[in-house]
Amino acid sequence: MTQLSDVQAFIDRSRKASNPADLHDLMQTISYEMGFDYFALLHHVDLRPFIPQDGRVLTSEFIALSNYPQFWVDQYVSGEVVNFDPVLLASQRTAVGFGWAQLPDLINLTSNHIQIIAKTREAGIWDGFTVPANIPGELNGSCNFAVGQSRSAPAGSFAMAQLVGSFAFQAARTLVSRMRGVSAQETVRLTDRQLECIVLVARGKTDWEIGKILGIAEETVKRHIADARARYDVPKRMQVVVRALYDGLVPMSEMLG
Amino acid sequence: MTQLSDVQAFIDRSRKASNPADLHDLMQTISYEMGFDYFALLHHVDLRPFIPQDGRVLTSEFIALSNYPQFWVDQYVSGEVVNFDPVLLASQRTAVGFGWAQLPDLINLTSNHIQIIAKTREAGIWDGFTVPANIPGELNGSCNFAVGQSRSAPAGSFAMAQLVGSFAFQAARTLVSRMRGVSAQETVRLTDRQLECIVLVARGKTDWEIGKILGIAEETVKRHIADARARYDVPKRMQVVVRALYDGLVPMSEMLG
DNA sequence: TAGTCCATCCCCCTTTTGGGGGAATGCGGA
DNA sequence: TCCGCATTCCCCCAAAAGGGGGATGGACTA
Repeated sequence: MTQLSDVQAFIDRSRKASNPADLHDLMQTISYEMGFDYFALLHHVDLRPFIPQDGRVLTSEFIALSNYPQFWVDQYVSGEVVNFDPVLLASQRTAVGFGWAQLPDLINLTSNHIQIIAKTREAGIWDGFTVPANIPGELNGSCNFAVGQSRSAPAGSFAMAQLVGSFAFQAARTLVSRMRGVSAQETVRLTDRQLECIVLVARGKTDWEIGKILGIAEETVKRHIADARARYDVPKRMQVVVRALYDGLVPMSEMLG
Repeated sequence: MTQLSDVQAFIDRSRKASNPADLHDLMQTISYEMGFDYFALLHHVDLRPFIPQDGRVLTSEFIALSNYPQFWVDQYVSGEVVNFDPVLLASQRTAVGFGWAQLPDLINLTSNHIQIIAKTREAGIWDGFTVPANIPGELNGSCNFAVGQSRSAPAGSFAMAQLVGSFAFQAARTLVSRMRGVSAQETVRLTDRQLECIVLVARGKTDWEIGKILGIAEETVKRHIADARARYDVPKRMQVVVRALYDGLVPMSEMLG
């Protein structure tokens, strides 16, 4: 069993990776060390317009890295498997990594899913361990480790793979955001009253109802919402709600009321 | 430095935890072993209606466990700090754990945030490491480890804390779903066309514009949105957007278009 | 003290939504 | 084959939201 110090070394090196090729090499090396044959670190997006070469795609929006066999990558991408892959779907149902044998516990396997699993095995990818990387407001992603024909994924390495996968994805996110240049995030501020109104708007209340709830006139509610729209410089209250959610000005749980 | 095998032992024991008290004790023990004084494992929800006792709340919806000082828990809950805590907000911006010193890299600290940090320190909670637990369609959560007055969080334990936090949260989710009996995950499904319309609605388009974009009649757009409202059994399109976001049917990045 | 921001209220008018109804097509599963 | 479902289009009408305008009082600050 590998030690935590080895993982720490990986984490430190992954943080220093300055381009996809570095991260690709790091991932390949550590995958072997953990007893896996393949890895695939990707955002769950349709890659058809991008055609991965050497198993690497990096845009200012998302990343995809893998050392899967090229013919499988081609099939996977051209067949839009990413949209139906049961492994990726399951990765959106948990916050912690899972061995592929656990798939039936996480999702209902449809016949389509079973077909995809069969095709994956035909391609020589037999079993694996997947670490989800879900961040509210960002594309879902995952870091997948896999083994070849007729092998079982090395359960003893799952804890380490969990760590490696999480930090690898973080390193990938850093690369992506670097592509995008500096993160110029100037958060718009809303007043308390504006936020109260926006929350109630998100809950589907009308301005008249909001006025009753807050004990003010409907016109005042309209005014608060208009001011909030002005701050975000958007024409629709809908956009204010989405932006306020994204900016974390209001927790999603509030919106569901 | 602790070994991966120790973590594995924690993981195995956490999986067997059958009630909140067991998990609470496990967390307390492992926190000390990693060099932390406190832990707090919680879904990010307003706890006011629940009044944590002995640092534990477990409902069929969410969980909150901590060994923070009782007076701070009281303040935290009654003051709705959970909705504005910068640590919890930051945990929604990353998929990997972070030391609290990194907060400014993850979010823009507002004056309100700084006040909350000051109050937290007054309560004797000085520094920490937080592991996010974000799952599309579920309440956001996190597992927080903290140290007392004037101490720094033990950076050498961060990797281990990352692992422990992830699996601890997973164990908590298992407890919660056991409370609920069978996991009745009745996620509403929307058709492709409905989702396309909802995304454009979230971007502030009118039905007429959506019709032009999708190449269909405005009336058809209205129909799709009406059908989506019917599936969620809500009267306003606003609620459909929020629910679709919450359920992870659409990534927020799509909504910001 | 003057200026700025917040919160409150009121008017006008146009555009957009919500909530009914009905109806045709095509596709895949029972 | 028939049923269900997704998709498309059409009508009507009341309610709600968008986009202007202006006005008052209070609090905080330069």
